[in-house]
Formats: sequence, structure tokens, C-alpha cells
Amino acid sequence: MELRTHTCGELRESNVGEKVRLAGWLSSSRDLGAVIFFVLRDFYGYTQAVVSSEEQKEFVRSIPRESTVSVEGTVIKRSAPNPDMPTGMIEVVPDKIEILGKCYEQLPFEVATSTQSREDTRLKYRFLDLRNPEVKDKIVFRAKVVSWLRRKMTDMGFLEITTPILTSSSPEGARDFIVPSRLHPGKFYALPQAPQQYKQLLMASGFDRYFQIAPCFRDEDARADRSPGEFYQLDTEMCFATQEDVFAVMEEVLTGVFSAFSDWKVDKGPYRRIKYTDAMRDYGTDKPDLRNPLIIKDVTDILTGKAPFFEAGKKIKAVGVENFGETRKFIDGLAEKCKLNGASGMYWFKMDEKGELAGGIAKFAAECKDALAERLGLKPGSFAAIIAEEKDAEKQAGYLRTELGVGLDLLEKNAYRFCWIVDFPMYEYDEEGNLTFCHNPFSMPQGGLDALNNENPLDILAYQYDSVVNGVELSSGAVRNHEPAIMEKAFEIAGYGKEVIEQKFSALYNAFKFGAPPHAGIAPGVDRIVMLLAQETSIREVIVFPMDRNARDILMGAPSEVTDKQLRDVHIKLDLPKEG
RNA sequence: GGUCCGGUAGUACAGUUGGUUAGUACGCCAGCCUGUCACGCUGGAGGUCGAGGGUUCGAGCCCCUUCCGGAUCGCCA
Repeated sequence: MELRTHTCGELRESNVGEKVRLAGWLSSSRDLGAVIFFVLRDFYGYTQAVVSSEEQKEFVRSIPRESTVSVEGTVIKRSAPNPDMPTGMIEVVPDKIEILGKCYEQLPFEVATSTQSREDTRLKYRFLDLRNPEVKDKIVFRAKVVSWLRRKMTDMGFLEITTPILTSSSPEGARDFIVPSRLHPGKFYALPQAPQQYKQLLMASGFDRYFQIAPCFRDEDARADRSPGEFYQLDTEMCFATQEDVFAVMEEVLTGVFSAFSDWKVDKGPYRRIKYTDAMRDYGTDKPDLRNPLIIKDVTDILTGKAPFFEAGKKIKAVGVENFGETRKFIDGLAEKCKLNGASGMYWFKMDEKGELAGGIAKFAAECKDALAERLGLKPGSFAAIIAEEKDAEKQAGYLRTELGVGLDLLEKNAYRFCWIVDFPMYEYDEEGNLTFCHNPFSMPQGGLDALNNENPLDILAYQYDSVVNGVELSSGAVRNHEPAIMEKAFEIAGYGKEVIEQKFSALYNAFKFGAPPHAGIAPGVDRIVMLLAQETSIREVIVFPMDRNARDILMGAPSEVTDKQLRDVHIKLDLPKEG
């Protein structure tokens, strides 16, 4: 006989009287003395069985929870149904109970409440953690989202092509994971940070519309919304496409997937486009949360010199809030957070019911009350918070804006608000004062070769764009630079000779000499899409076997030492710092 | 790498001003219970209080060092 005739989520009143066989994990048992109810759990659900013979009760009592068990028996109608359970109208009266796989060890946590355990314990016993339906369902959810994205992209005429995992190191961007080569002593593969060059090569080959649910590897530290080591992107690229063509496709895909998997309000395309400089000015970040109604205003012209701490040379930014009813404790807490974030201070005042400035720095600001009131939209009952910094004023004001919006509960509820951040600068100065690519060297500069030749590099914009939803950077993309001459000039400005392009991007550079199509693409982060849709704050909850935040796989014990032979094979001698 | 917070039974946590035998819940073990729904009730076992050092008559608690975990910044073209 087969191991099971039905799953544990399947039986209903209509099955009453049938002989069935179920298999699953012993989820719980309730020993009432004369009878024992026990519940089997599998991927599909729960089903209760009931035993009353002394022999069967003794056996059931001997089975440790979380063992796998099969139950062969008859479906009966329950005398006390459980309406909260899909199978709650019935139960199984076993003829035969068998242990299929015994649970020999004490459980490190209870499956039903696994999420309350420490994360490292959960990760070490991830296979148990995943038995918890609450945990498992997020992985199922992810699978459905990925499946939806695949189907949507395919329906829109994109071809799924997988590209190599063992590839070459690229010089820009994040730290590479490198893999030593056995056949080529002293040489290394690198795991791709993104399939960037491959997909552009596919464009040069004429694969008109490409996509891939692509694994990407970057050896950088983790964040709550950024898994260390590896993550997945919906990587896509289109031939003969403009920025607007990419936006149109992505607006359909992103609005589609967010609508399909959430009941929240979802922006429809065209999304708001916000120039990078405007985003920095109004929101203090290039990933603004548009659910937050607060806008940053520059008040440098009004307040410079009005107080000892508003000396010339500082940029002064302010955020005004109406109907402010919070306590001094809230204000002090806000100031404390701003300082922890690196601000030199946070200044504030209120406008009282008579329209006079009060509290905080009111005595310094009073003389420019009217100008401030107009700029910040202050009314009686309003509050204004101010940041003054020589550098990073935008960033600190952006942090203030977020903390105020969240702290005052001003964010729009149950909504996904999308925007495009466009017109990123092509170049910026690095810490040493050298010109460097602001985003990536593959983007087409606006104005092309002409702009590169004639404009101040810092004024040149790139066809580079990010999609942002609710303050999360969801994807990054660009119209690519497909002209060898423009590439050469773009690299020259950043201080790289032609030989650097030939060395580091030889394949692309070469390909572009043989008739390259204009092309553009983008790559939304799959983990982040799923995280946002699942309303999770930790990205590790939507990854089936996540690494811990130190990029270790506790379950598998990776990274681990290898044998001397393995090292010899790849021509590597370790040079480790001495212990202690 | 910096800053902040934490580490007490298998798990989650409490532990007052430094003071007798370190508690609670769940889990585990034993017993009772005929309709439970994470059943309930009674009893029991289970602790290197992360590690090392110091202060003290006395340390889970105070100090120093160190390890580990979490948050955050740096970093992530």
C-alpha cells in the first residue's frame, strides 16, 4: 500500500466512512486518559486522529513529538467539530499506527513558536524552523511571487537565459567572492556581482528582451534589508530601448506583482519621476518614502547668523509639522536620535496658539518668524525641527524627516507608493578628491560624447535610474553606454586609460565595436519585493536557508576549512594571522 | 572597523540596594482525567548565571579583559 492516500489538509465531511492512510509529523497529542487525540501535520495541513484502546494509547504515548507517523484508519464525523480547522469536521480512527521516522532528540524549540527563538538557534535548526507553517508559508509565498514574475516576464516577450556563475572579477563596485582555479595556477574566478556584462553581451548578440532570476554575489556586510553574500535580482535588459521603455515595462511588472500579492493600494504607472537633486533637496535621500507627507525646506538664507550655532558655511534644513501635540520628551528623544545618527544637533521651536514662536531656539528665530512661517507652512500649533551641518545636511535632514514622520505616525497606511529617481549625476568626487563614477561605468551620459567633451563632469547626468517603493530602493538600472568612443571618454574622465577598459571590460568593449544596439535594463531585487509584500522587516525571513549576518551558514557550517590536498590542488598556501 | 544594547535550565524570560537553597512559562519525565483543539490538573528532573580576572565578609548583580549575539553607522558601482 502507498504511504498515504490523502494529505493532512484534505479530508472533509464527504470523506466520512472512507478507509484512508495519512502520513505526517506528530504535531501535538492531547491525552485525556480514556482517549488520546493526536494531530498529524504535513505540508498541506493538520488532521486529528483519536485512539481509545489501551494498546494504541500506550503506543501513541511512546511517540515523541515531531516524529513522522503514518495512520491507517477510518474517517469519522467528529462529535465535537472544530470550525477553526479546515479538517475540523472529521477525525481518523486508526487501525494501524506506525512510526516512519522517530524524533530521537529533544527539540531545541517548539515548532509552533520557533520564531520566538534566537535567530542563530533557528538557523542552526532551520529544517525544524521551516516545519512551522508560519515560517514555511513565507517561503511558499516567495515561490509564488517568483513564479508570477517569471510568467509575467515571459508573457511580455522576455526570454529567460541563465548566465555563468564562475566568471571573472570586475574592478568596480563591491568586493568580489573569488574562487581559485586548479587548472590555472594563481588565477581566480569571481562570482558575479550581477550578470551585468553577460546581459549586455546578449544585447550585442541580438537577444532582444532578456531576463533572469539571477543570483548575485557581493562580499559586503549585511543589513536588516540586505542579506550578506548572495541575493536574487529580476535581472532584465532590452534592445533598442529608452529609459521610458524600461519604465513602462517595470511599471507593469511591479504594479502587477504588488497588486497580485497584496491588498494594499498600489501606485499605477506612470510612477512619479523625481530628479536625484530634487529628491536630495526635498527628502534628504535618494530613496524617499512617499507615504511620509513631510518635505524638507532649506532655510539657510533665513537663519544664517541668527544664532551662534547657525554660523555661515552651514546648510540649514528644516521640517515643519502642523498640529504638533507631542511632549518635550518626544522632542528630546528626536534630538538624541539625530545625534546618534551623526548630526551635530537638532534645533526646534513651536508656534503657539497666538502665532508666536516658543520653546527651543524661539528667541533666535523670532525675528524671522514670518519668513520661516511662510517657508515651512507654519500655523499656530506647528512644530519645526532644524538641522544645521557643514556637510551631510541633506542626509541628516532626511533622517529627521523619517523619524518625525514615523514618530508622529504620519505615514500613509496600507499603501505601496512608487517613484523613479532619475538624472543621477555621472561623476562625483571620492574621498581623495578624485573624479569617479557616481553609480556605474556602464551608464550612458546624457548628451553623449558632446557632454563629456564640453561640460563640467560634475554637471553631467547619466541615464541612470532607481525605482523606490516606501523608502526602499527596489531596483537600479540604466540606459547603457554602447559606444566605444563614449566609453573611452567616460573612463578617461574618471582617470582610466583605454587599456583599463580593454583589460577589465574586454568582452563588452570588443562587442561594442561590432555594431551594438542601444540598450537599457534594470534589476529589481527579488528578496526585497518578497520582503515588502510579506511585510517582513528582516530579509532573512523570506530566504529559505539564509546566512547569518556575519555571512555564515550555521546549518551547513560554511565557510569552513578545507583539506591540505584541496589547497594544494588550487595552489594556495594560507597566510593566517597568528592566534592570540 | 566604530557606537549602542544584550548573553541566567532544552526554549523564551524575571531576578529589587550586592545578602539564605537563583525563579516563572513552555518543553521534558511520572501520575490523574471520555471530546480535547498549543486540553487541563498534581508532582518531579533539569543551571559552569557566556568565559577569565578583580573589588568585597559575601557577586547573576559592581569593575576590567575577552568571546558570542542583536541594532546602527562605515561599506554595499
